Amino acid sequence: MSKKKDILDAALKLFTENGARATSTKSIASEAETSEALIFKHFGTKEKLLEEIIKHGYQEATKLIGNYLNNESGLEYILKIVEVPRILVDSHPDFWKMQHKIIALNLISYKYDLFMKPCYDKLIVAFSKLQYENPVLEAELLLIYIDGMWKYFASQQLDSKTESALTKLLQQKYKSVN
Amino acid sequence: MSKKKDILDAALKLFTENGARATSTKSIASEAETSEALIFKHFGTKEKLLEEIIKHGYQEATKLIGNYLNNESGLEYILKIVEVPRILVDSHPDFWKMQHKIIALNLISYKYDLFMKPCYDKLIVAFSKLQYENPVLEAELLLIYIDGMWKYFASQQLDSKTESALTKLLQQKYKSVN
DNA sequence: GTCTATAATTTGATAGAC
DNA sequence: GTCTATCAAATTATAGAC
Repeated sequence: MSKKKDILDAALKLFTENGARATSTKSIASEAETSEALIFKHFGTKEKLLEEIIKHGYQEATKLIGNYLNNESGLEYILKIVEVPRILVDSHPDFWKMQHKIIALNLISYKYDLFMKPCYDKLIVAFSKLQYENPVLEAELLLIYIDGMWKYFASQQLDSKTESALTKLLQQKYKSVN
Repeated sequence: MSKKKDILDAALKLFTENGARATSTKSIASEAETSEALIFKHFGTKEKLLEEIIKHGYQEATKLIGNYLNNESGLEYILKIVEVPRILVDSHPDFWKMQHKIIALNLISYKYDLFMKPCYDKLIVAFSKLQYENPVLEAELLLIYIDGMWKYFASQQLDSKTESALTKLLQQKYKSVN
């Protein structure tokens, strides 16, 4: 059971550094100090190993964000969702760095969209409540921003103060209008 | 000379579909209806083939955007830069779709940053001129947005009306403040 | 659960002819 | 400029022993 964890850790590290496609099972075995065969005994294929890492990452993220966003609505919901990029990336930097590197390649069916869908729906309600002229478009725009934000945080490894300042600046833009 | 162009077109198409790493020179040769050897005679390595496609893409983009943004400043500059994602993606959709897929992997030294650097500097001046409280942070935030926007346009292939509406909505947010 | 050895394919790249 | 033939290395994956 310890070796299985070693493999998962090694794979995440190497996938993050070079992307999944460019990472060989041989290099994973070497990093995990185990044999290549064990990777396949435990996970079947390299693809399924990646899948397990991603599945686990989104499970953690769902727990974290579900608790955080529950029971908010209106402006409070909008302000809180702007903090999501910072919360996600800070809670599991390696995973989100890896996601940033490979998400566009669609290696695994796009879990991110599924993860964000409930936010989209709740944002539309929130913007409606606040009497924005075009709530659907506002929700779409804010999600584009959220997307850009976590990718920026994941890839740039900013210090905590800059992350915080950017988050607050965006929140400000939704506080002052309407 | 015709075959060289065929190879470039085939490579762009396949890199866009599956990413550069997952595209074999064999498949490129097949798509271009030529021999694998010719790819290496013309470009040396697969890496250099990709490099040439990217170099060319950014040359085109620089021409396009340079002309478009020249001689603007202040609010006008900000409003115009918000339109950049739409202009870029519409002018060369395949290239930007490919960039979206592979940019995070850093296969080629990150040309995008270089391409955007002058915009960052001019945005800081623009926000200063408009008396924004924190021009540097505003510029950073807007560039994060621009980044998210072209990636969204490139990957989603929205209809022109939605692209336009999202662009206008963001412009509105900079028109009304201050 | 873990390892060694090895199979089967694929890959990027080259040699040499036309 | 273009092709056929070929190579050496790498890659995913399996068999079988402990």
